[in-house]
Amino acid sequence: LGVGVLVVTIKDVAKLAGVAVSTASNAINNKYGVKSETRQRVMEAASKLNYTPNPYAQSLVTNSIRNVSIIISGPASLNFFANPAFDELLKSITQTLNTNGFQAHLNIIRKEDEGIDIPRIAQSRVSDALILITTRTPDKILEKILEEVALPAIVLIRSAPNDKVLCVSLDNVKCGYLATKFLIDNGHKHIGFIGALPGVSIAEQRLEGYKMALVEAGIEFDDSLVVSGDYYQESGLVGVRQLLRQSRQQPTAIFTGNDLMALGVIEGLEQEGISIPEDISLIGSDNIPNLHLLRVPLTTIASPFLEMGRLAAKKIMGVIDGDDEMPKQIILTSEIRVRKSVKRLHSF
Amino acid sequence: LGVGVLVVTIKDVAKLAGVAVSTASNAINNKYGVKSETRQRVMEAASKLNYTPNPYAQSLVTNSIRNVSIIISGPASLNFFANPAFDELLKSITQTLNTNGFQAHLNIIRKEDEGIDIPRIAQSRVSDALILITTRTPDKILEKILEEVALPAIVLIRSAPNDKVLCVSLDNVKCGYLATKFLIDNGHKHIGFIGALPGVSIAEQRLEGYKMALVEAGIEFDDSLVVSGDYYQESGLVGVRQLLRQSRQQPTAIFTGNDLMALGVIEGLEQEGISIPEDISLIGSDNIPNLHLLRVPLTTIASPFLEMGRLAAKKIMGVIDGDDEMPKQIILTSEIRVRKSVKRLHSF
DNA sequence: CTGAAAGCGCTTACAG
DNA sequence: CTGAAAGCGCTTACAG
Repeated sequence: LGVGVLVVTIKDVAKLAGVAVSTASNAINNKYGVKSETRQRVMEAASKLNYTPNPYAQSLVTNSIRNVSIIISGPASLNFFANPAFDELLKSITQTLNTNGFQAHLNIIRKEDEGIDIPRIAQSRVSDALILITTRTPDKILEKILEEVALPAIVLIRSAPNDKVLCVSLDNVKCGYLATKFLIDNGHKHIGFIGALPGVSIAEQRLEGYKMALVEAGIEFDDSLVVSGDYYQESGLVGVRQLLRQSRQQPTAIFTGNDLMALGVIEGLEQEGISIPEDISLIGSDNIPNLHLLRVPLTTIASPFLEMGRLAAKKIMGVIDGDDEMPKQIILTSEIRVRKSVKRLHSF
Repeated sequence: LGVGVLVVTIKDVAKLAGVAVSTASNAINNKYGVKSETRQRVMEAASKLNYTPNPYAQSLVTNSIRNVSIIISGPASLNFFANPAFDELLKSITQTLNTNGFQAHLNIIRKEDEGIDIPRIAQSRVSDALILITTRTPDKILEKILEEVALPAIVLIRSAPNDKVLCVSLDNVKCGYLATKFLIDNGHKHIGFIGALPGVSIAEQRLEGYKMALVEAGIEFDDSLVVSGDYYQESGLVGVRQLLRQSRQQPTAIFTGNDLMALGVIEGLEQEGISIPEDISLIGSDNIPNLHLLRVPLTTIASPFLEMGRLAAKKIMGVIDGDDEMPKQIILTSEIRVRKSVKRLHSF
């Protein structure tokens, strides 16, 4: 496009500076062996003509485009597709990349299309690397998909399916442990868990942390207190009803695998006429924005998503530029953020 | 990158199919004048080799890359940079683009850098068009910036600074009118407005709607009830304090220019020990997600951001492909969403 | 209907 | 230190 707009090329710069195209290129790219006087003449010409190199022409010869594809996978319906934690990630990845002269391609795909779309995006060579936000995809499936991609890939908020894949994640076991321990420390013994999702690392790890805290406190694990959840808001609403129905003994507290599901639980319990935290306590994980303004200010496990995005961008830029010195797999730590959704039980 | 990975080019396809490169190209691109038997042979070779054309090589000759730069401008600090309404926009733009074979570049820039960054991005020729989410930039400034860009540009949730610029926006005057009218209909006469921002179309239009409703109801405009706000959450918190301090007569209701500032107001009034809606009613605009779960379920003006993103993407794809038939400026309508933050006054 | 050639805007050896 | 040439992967006239 840009009909009728003359585009300034390196030829124009070379002509104005009175040098060959190759010399202009060497000058602009700060290569060795250009007389400083010549370089200056070229730079002046370039700035006079307002020259910007065509990155795609460059990519053709350098075989690198300094572009990263961020791929977020979610459900088919856009309405259910809003984890504010991902937004923080997206912001900090993009800003870090842009600040360092990299571009970010954003791809929003449907979970069911991952097997087709991720290899396709990788193969299309629009970018030098992939950043994947595919938290809800089982390890096995993700591993298989990534076997087909020849580009460096980094996964976020989840463990890498194997040690070839880079990751920046959280200590998700600790997230589950901290949340559950906080409930136990407040006197709770019957604790529901919403968010079981077999094969999905974030879910398995958070559940593992839940069990770990139980064991440590000598509380017997009761599988009737565990229900599945897909980490979208709706499944919190559905899950809490199921939990109330299926549990052999009604829970006094619930830990949801993430805050989004906790929002669903708040809605669900309200519909059932059950008060938080008077009747049932609730704790989430992620610390998405504005939890303090909810009807029930939600106690949660806070994780550093902005930092995660920054590190992921740094890591991938290092890999692309070949000067990466960061560890392959980076794990960030989380901490509890106490608000008002957990009641202290005095019955012990 | 992709060290050591052999990349399949059109040459390989041509060789395997036993035709010339130009014929392979014509076959793949479905050009006229290729025998169907030849075409089939080429297609088979391409799929056998898993061939994907290099879009950047294509762009060099077609002078189009089927890529759109989405530019979001915000404050320097990422922490204050989270309007959920923008997220909906981003999701629907990107998904619509991707579904139609277009790529989306995401650029997150600082408001202060708009004058440098927007022309730079446009000039870098990484994309065929620009989608701008720069709601807080004054018309005059945006107009000046866009004079320097040779690419088609579309602005969202704001009026176009002149008729060369495309836009998909809301009837922001109506947003202000509907919100204020709803308060008036509920018996309020002293209504505060938070979010005055001279020169910024969204703010001016919403304020205009506010005044229009006042005039219609025969209520005199009181400038001590209007305070500025930059449409970020923090300015709601600061603004409501200022409103309480400066107003000649304490308002019984407040209309904030957007929901984000309303969140700040909820926080601010709570700190002052003032209850919503018992002491002061509150109404926002945008209908960001989960307002029904707030301490005070917020009544607001709902606007179709998903639809806006979809239309913006459609429009810009049409412009790029040269088959655009949509109007230059598209205005979507909003409607009230009643929750519980407005009290009916019976004193009239 | 098919193929050889030119060219998009760059960079990278290489000759001088 | 500088310039002419080749080539990255593609498409587009154009000749046959």
